[in-house]
Amino acid sequence: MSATKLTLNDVARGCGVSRATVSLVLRGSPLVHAETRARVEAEIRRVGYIYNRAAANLRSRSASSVALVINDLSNPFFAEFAAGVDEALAAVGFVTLLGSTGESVARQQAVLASLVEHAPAGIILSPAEGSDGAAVARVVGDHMPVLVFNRELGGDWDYLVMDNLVGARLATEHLIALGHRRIAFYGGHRDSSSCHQRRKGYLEALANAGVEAEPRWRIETAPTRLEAARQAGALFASDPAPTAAVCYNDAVALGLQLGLIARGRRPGVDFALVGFDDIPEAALSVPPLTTIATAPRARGRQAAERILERMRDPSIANAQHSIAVQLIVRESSCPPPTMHGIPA
Amino acid sequence: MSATKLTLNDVARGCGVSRATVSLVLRGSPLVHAETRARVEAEIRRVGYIYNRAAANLRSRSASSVALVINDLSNPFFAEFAAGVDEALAAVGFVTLLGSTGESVARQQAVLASLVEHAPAGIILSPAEGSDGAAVARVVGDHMPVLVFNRELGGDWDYLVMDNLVGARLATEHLIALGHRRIAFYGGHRDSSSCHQRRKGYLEALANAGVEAEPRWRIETAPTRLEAARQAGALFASDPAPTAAVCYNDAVALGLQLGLIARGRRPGVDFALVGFDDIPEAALSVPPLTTIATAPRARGRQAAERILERMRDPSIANAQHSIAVQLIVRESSCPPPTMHGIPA
DNA sequence: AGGTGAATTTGGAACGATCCAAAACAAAAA
DNA sequence: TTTTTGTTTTGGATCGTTCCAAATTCACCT
Repeated sequence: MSATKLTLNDVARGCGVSRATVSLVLRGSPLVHAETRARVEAEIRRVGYIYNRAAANLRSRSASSVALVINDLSNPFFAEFAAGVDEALAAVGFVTLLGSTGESVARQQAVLASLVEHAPAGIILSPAEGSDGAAVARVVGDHMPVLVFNRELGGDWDYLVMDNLVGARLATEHLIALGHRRIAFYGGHRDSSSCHQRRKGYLEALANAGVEAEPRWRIETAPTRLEAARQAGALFASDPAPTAAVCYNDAVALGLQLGLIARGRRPGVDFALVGFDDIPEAALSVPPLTTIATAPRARGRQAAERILERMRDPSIANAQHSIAVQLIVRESSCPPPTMHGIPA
Repeated sequence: MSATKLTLNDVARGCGVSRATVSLVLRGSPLVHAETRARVEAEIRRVGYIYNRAAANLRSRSASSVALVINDLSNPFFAEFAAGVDEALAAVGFVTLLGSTGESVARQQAVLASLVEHAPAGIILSPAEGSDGAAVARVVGDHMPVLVFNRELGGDWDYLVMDNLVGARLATEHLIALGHRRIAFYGGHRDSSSCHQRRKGYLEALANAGVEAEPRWRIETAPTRLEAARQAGALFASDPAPTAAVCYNDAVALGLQLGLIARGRRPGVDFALVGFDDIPEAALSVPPLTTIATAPRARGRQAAERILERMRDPSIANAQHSIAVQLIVRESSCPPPTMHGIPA
């Protein structure tokens, strides 16, 4: 491993031009003579010179990175989102500064403080559960645009959030259209804002259809497959039991499928369910899961585009961008058992 | 959004000390008087000064970031790995520069070239399939330590790779111990190095046990759930058919489970299978999957530790670090059907 | 040959921090 | 009081680049 790094000066000396000329060549300026350019470029390749973008950014007061702070990278939804962000940023020559917080608010503060010191051009933040908007504002200052993804954060921010309410309403309306009347809302924590919104959409659809909402059919679980599988019995604790469930997300829905099977019920035959997110496994489960698609990779690209736009024009006002959602009908959403044999 | 950024000079002027003193305070030097330190720290908080680490790194010729290049972030195995890397780096104040290549060699070159310009202290690379070691060496130069994860890359590198051979041997020996004699190797591409090594371990275990290896039972598929499900029939094309399969990885094993079910066979009852990786779903499938665990998050931390170690002492020679693997026995690996009813 | 305008190249200052040798100050010793 | 010693503070140079105004070279016309 060689210790000394080559600089512009070394290249300049090596081919008998000035530092400034080499700099112009590197930036593709039309000012330099074609022949000089060729000579310089040859020398750059010959000595294996590596551009120091940090020094350039310091002088030109520009930035070439964007910070991306993710609450849970091990969740495929956010991993896909991150891949989308990086894809779109790389395409325009920006580098992604990654920070993952593992849903810890304390680590989120530390991660943001550390990233901000690298002077990124902007920040894309998918907040940890329970984040304090004021604390975030304090640590990031007001020098760069921030885009908040997926969760509400107290205060005035630029948002990119899913249309949770409409998504859950679509899911519920789909089950109602199939003939279900006893529909549960399964999984998620009541205090999470996305869960709150989804429940609201669910209740709205029920109310619109004049279907009664039974509080006992709103069942809380941790938003994980394992917990969802364990709690499945709670659906059948009361009589009459629901015939269908709108699930907080796909992880919960897949867990519930397992829980149903373990209790001798066949999802997609005896019991209908709908997920949320359309994670890759949703299409592959048995039965394939009806769900609400949000295309996380495309959302990542969208987030990157938005932050780039705000970098170009910092005067753009904060706004609330809703992510359109789409119902994907697969086999997990069957008609209610009572309808079997009844001609359509 | 305020335009002007505060510098050391502003802070210094604001509390009547010199630039150098503020710098010492920021770095926690014991040289400054406690009272001065307090005054400076108060001023820093008061004006909301943000440290410019790029400028500091330029002068002190140090780096505070590590580049992480991932071939496929949407694969939970690599996402977990990335989370582990970031976790360990953040713990010592380093920032992760993320680059994802989507298994494209061309994008990998571009991503590496871009990241290298940000002068990271080191690079952790999980190469795209078909990467050319010489091309990678050309673009990263020889100024910083590089750690190659998971795949062989032509040339002399510092490696952190799974013990694929031993893992597959353990899996195969487990099936042999259960009484299986007709054992397939299912999934993966022959030309991928990890698949090659796993096949080798499988063959080794068979040879050691004096069990014949049947070439027709080595079945290639794309390493995805969907493809693995589609090709399941190939296992039963010849007579006698195998009673068990060592699968290339968990995705393939889970796909094969679905394929078996679709053909009326019950995985874990009529047919035994073993996966590789221990992805989160492995424990939750029906039946739960016997597999080889590699703990990707811990491997991420390990990779970060290794690169930090080489940053501290650049004279450390390249080495090949094998990741220990562990057999996790669950219900997908049953005894062969012919053994049913035979007392143990 | 001399003059003109355009094309090309250049040296020094600057970006925001650190390094370092030297200065300023304080306390103790002569 | 002066010297000595130790503690704090400081100004200028510097890291590798870009900016800018000025210098140089070139091509073309009188």
